[in-house]
Amino acid sequence: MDGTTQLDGKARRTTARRAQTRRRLLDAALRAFAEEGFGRTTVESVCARAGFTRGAFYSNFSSLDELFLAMWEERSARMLHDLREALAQVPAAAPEEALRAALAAVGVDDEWHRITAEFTAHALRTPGLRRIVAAREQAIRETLVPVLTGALRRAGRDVPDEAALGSALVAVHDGTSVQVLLEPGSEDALRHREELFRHVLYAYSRPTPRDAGALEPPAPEETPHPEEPHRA
Amino acid sequence: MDGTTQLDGKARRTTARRAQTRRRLLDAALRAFAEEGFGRTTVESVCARAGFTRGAFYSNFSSLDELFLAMWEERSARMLHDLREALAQVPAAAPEEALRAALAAVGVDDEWHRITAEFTAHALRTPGLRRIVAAREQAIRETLVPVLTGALRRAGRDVPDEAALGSALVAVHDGTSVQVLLEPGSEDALRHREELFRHVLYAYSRPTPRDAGALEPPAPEETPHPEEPHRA
DNA sequence: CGTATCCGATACGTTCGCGTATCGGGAGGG
DNA sequence: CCCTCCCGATACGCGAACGTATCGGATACG
Repeated sequence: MDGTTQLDGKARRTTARRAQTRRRLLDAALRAFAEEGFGRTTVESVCARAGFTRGAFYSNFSSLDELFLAMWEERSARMLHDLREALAQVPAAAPEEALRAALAAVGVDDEWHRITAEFTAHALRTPGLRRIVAAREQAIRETLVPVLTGALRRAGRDVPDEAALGSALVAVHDGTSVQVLLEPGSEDALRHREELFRHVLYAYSRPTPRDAGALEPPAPEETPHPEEPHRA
Repeated sequence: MDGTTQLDGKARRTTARRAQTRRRLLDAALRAFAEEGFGRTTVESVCARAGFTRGAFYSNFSSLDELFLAMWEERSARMLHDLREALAQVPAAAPEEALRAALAAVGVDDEWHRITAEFTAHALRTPGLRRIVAAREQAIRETLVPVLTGALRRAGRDVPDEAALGSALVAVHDGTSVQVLLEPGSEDALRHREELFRHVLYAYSRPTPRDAGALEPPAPEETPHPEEPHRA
């Protein structure tokens, strides 16, 4: 928000290295939590990674939880931002392409997955945190859905229940990420993930009904997918 | 496996209370890990819950990891067993019914979900554990799939890629469980979960092709679902 | 260039949990 | 009924991490 020296005339004085220190601590926290786990990470470990002693830490944060939350919100917001950007650059594409862009933006990041998985589990125990995580999930759904429904509509498909599609996509992302990471290098897991996404996309949409019966009225229902590239 | 006093004539002597002690420690471990998290659970906490001191613990296990793993494998095996039983009692049912039975057997258990989620994240850091978790997931898939494909076939639907269906179901279970737990009491989350399962079931199966064109050859493809009970 | 202030390093005492070594009560066998 | 051996409790020392209080070098400003 600030970053420079003075704010407007009555604020803090020196804020130059302080910002750098914060930054290094935030970055170190990501690595520490990813490598050591949410529950086993210590203040000392984070400081060591950042090249500080605990003095620096307690001067900037009051607890590990606070540092973690700051780091998580930052990374999470960055991810959401990247997602928006990636989707913005898919102007009039097929849904497949929009989906592929979204997946590329989100990715299946090992470190980040471990962190969020453990944090989510922790949040389930802590009402305040639970609400924060739930809100973030909702934001992700609300970013994703309009773009995909747009792409689907342009491809001639309606989405009757957008909320359902959103939940489904997030659930599928979470669930398949674990599988991909559990079997590193597995071609199958990745293919199954992609296949499931495609299925969901089509299962939660249907051919746009032409208002007063125009084109292709004889075809009664549903040609499942453009192609079915998986070998039987 | 034994539970009584002697094994065959050359084994340990007293094994009566020892077994009880083990049991109480295993049960206490479940509660402790669920409430305090995987990384923050201490030996003392488990012992206190079980009504012992650390002496009992170190007499039965050599590390907390060992106790955790024993507990996890037991509960996990029990879950798998319940699943098999529940599915065995769905003799010639519709796939919907088999699915419902499976979901009821597995359920969305808060405690258990937190434990497995954190443990899985931990296992991703530890090759040995990673393989154990992956194997367990595979066992679950292999239990689930044949029953469901059987039910689907009896309902006149083929499953072209059973492995894909298995992964999809497990992924959907994991992914939607988090959502259901993140929004406690949310009718929507539960409904979305069920809906997604149904979609997956049908997306990964197709009407059995009558060998030499028998019934309903005119219908070109796919009547999506029997009913679509969700309100728009 | 001086000086006031900031901020991270250092030093300190404390608490928590660990793992081991030893003890004593009670369960089983003769 | 004794007596042996098991097994969980107790006692002990240790190391890790914590949070605070204080110090000294760096930094911004006049």
